[in-house]
Amino acid sequence: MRLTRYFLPVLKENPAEAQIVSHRYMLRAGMIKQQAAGIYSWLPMGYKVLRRIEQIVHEEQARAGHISLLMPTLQPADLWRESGRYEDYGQEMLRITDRQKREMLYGPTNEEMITDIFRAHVNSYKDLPLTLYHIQWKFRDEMRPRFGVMRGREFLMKDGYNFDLTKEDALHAYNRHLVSYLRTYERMGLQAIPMRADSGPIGGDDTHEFLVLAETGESEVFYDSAVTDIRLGEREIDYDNKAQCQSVMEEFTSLYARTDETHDAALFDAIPEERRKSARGIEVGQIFYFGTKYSDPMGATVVGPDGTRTPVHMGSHGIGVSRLLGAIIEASHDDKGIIWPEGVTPFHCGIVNLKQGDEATDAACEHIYKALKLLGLDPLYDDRDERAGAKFATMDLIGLPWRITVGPRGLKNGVVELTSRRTGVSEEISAEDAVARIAAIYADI
RNA sequence: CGGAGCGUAGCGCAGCCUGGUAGCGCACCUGCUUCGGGAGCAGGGGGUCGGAGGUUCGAAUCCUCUCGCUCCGACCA
Repeated sequence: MRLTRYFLPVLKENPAEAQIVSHRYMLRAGMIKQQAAGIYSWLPMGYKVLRRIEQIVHEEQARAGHISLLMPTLQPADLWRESGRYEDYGQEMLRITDRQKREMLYGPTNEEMITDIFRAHVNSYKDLPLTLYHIQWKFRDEMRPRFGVMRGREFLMKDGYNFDLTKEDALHAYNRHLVSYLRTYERMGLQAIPMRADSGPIGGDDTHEFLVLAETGESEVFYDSAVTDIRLGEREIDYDNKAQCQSVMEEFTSLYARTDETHDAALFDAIPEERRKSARGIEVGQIFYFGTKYSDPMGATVVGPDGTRTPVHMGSHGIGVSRLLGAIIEASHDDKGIIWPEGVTPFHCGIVNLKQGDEATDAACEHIYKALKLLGLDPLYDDRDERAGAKFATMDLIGLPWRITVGPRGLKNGVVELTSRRTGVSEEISAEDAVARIAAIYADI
């Protein structure tokens, strides 16, 4: 993309309403525009990152064998009366009446609807196990939306639901989700620690929240510092292998790591003092096993091998997709702007033309731009007639992980500059080498 | 929902106390000079001061109501 033809309304000054760094940078980098309290438009670059995060979620769900579908944002109230949550959910649920005076609601989650779909079409244990998920906008009428997309009222969430014959199978689904979520977050350059949590209005017995450590996090967390040394990394996972998923789950959850809701001071104090940490965290996902809480009242049953009909065991699993943008920025920025991890960056690299209009630099930039495009990469070429300082400041703000700087001085010696946004380290290499390096960096991401 | 604030040009703000018909910086447009870390000079465009009502000869300014937004708290992916 050429910057002169793109829509990237960057702000030089900090908007007054933004209190935390991710909110400030998302506004300043022209990623979002607030339309009402807790409701945002996604401008092109913000939308690009949002879609990239969605794509990673989809890829990892597919890898775990989960099936994608799409349910509507608006739901009939009657479905929620069946589970009893229409009354329980309270003011946080946005209730709407249509022209026929039918009661509707903007879905805050989809347990009821997915259960309705399941019971309509699945009757036999032979169709299990089944995990269905979607990525859809949710609405929760928070009393106090804040921190930009971190606590919006409208937000994009991946929510998945597993249906299993037995508790044992459902717990495997739980473990499978835990492992697939770990991989999902790692691909986004995040360390999200599973922590034992409270179930809240979803209900259920087993639940873990995934927390990204950040000073601006809304949750207080307590953990054994050894958990931050564990990585899933590149290890091969067979998501159908119960024992393997179980062992990864145990590896990641046996050390102490809890939110303030479930914090146990006695257990915490048993950790060696130098490993005892308390910090703040951003919740970016949660997984639940809740048995037959919905299947029982809503009649989601299957006929088992013995011929009897039994309610299925369920769980639900969520990733805060839109919130992740905020979380990633909170975890990866400096005083000049965002630093995107390669996995989610809106453009693979930036090209800065230091002397727009100069025949040699223009030609060199065009050459690099086209070479990267031919390799299937997506560069952002700053072809504005701006001074170097302004171009650097924009690139730093929007946080592309790599920058190729092209100026007459370097070109005389046959080199351009390749700079890492994260380390600030620059190398002077030929244009061909710079293109090759960018291609190599993204080859396995 | 309790407490506290704020709505004046796209963004950041001053003016309000003490009424006299709107200003600064950035951004934007034109020209010239600049050009390796958010340039300089000159000129220019843009605002029914959130909305409604009231007081007054006269309201951004005072009064009443209302809408919106932000912050602290309780609640939450």
